[in-house]
Amino acid sequence: MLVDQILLHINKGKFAANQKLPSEHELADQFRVPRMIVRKAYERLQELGYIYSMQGKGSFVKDRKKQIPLVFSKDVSFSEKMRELYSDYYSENVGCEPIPYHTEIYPSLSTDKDEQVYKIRRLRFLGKLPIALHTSYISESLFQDIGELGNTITSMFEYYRSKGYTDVYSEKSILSVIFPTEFEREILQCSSLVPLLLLESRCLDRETGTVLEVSKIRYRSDCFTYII
Amino acid sequence: MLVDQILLHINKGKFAANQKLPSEHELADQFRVPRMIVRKAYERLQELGYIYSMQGKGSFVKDRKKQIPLVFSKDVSFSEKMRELYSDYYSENVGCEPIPYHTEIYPSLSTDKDEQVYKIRRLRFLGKLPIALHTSYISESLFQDIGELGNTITSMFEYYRSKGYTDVYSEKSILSVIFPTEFEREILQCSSLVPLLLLESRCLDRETGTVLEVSKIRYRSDCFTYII
DNA sequence: TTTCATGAACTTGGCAACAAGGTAAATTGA
DNA sequence: TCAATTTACCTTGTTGCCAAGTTCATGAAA
Repeated sequence: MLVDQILLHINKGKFAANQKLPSEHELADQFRVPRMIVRKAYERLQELGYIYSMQGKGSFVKDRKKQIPLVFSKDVSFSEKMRELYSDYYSENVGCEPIPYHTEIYPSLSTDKDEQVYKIRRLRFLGKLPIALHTSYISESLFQDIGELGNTITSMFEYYRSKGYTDVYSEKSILSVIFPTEFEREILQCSSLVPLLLLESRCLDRETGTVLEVSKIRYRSDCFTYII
Repeated sequence: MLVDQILLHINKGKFAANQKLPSEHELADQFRVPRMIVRKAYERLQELGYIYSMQGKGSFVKDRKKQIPLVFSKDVSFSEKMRELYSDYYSENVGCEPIPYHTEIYPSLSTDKDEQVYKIRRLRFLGKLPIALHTSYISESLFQDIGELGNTITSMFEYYRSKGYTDVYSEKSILSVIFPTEFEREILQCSSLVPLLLLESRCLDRETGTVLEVSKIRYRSDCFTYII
């Protein structure tokens, strides 16, 4: 497979960032294959985020951000942990809106069909790089002011503390791998073949056992390793 | 994006398994796009493992195995856990061979440069479906008979027990997402765009703290969710 | 000397025509 | 009537050509 071979070269560090790759014709002659094969390989590498091509100019290697270790933890807020470790970590609220009835989320929150559940999304950054999209589903019946305040929250952990829930924890998480939708590609600034780690869990108050939120976090898998 | 739209249809269950999809021409006319666009979309779906195409016949949807939950655990052997949960789980030894010096593995095992480290690979099955490739690196200095026995081991856990290490545990694991190499594609019977979960850790004897093995497990991400 | 226009030689991007494989109905021959 | 063969038409796969964008050298004009 041509893609594998080119990747090998790139990963070996044989190409510097933004260095021009051989033209499609050149590489085709070199490997004795039709240009279409090289073309497909280059297209694939583009979608994987390794190179970029410009009509008339050529194809160039992207500077590959190296994989930074992140720590998955159970008891501590993701934000708190990250702020400890990385000084340039910050969150940005990217919207709060009511959602229609959902057959899994509503029961998880012990919410009736006629009550309202809100979806609050925060984008997590490390420097200028968006690393994760955090979506929290919480019920209006438990948090009356969420409709108004939802747009301002960047840390649910702090919000819960302000409501008197001082000891919250996360349930067992379900991990799966998905590819980004168009919205996720745009907001996470990644190409279509960058897999996302989807971590689903619920957040509970330890004292009462109340389910505070259903949480879905989508992590970019290309610039991080995760310690579990 | 055309791929997203077609996937939406497939995931909605609008297409039965092995049902024929519209021909490239047909879909091109329908969406008012050149055939090449449809072609690319179909090719992508093939590589993602959703459909298959046959020259002269058409394109058909693959039957999508649903995602089965697996449990990541620290203290118990993966094999033991799986055998408890699934009756049709089994392992197959796919080779044992000495490796050349490696700058990360050797120090991890506290092994000198002139000693030999073996790579033992087992393939994990659920029914006929290969779900994971487990690679263990262990040092000959600690296990003298590994060169002869290596080809027969399907559970390292049992092997360690036979050597007197009854209480072994796994260190903190590092999780990352990779795409399969040609070898991995073949052995795991998956297409090139099926991401693999790579779980790296070390296995230690609790009593003495001896590092028994460096372990790398590659899980197919397309037919499983993982509980952590 | 400087500046701008021109065009040749490269690049990637896109498309149409062709090749090759499969199916089924129509045709042929016994 | 039945089986073998041909034919027409569908499918996906491949190839080669041309369009479009960029660069750079050349040379004429200011």
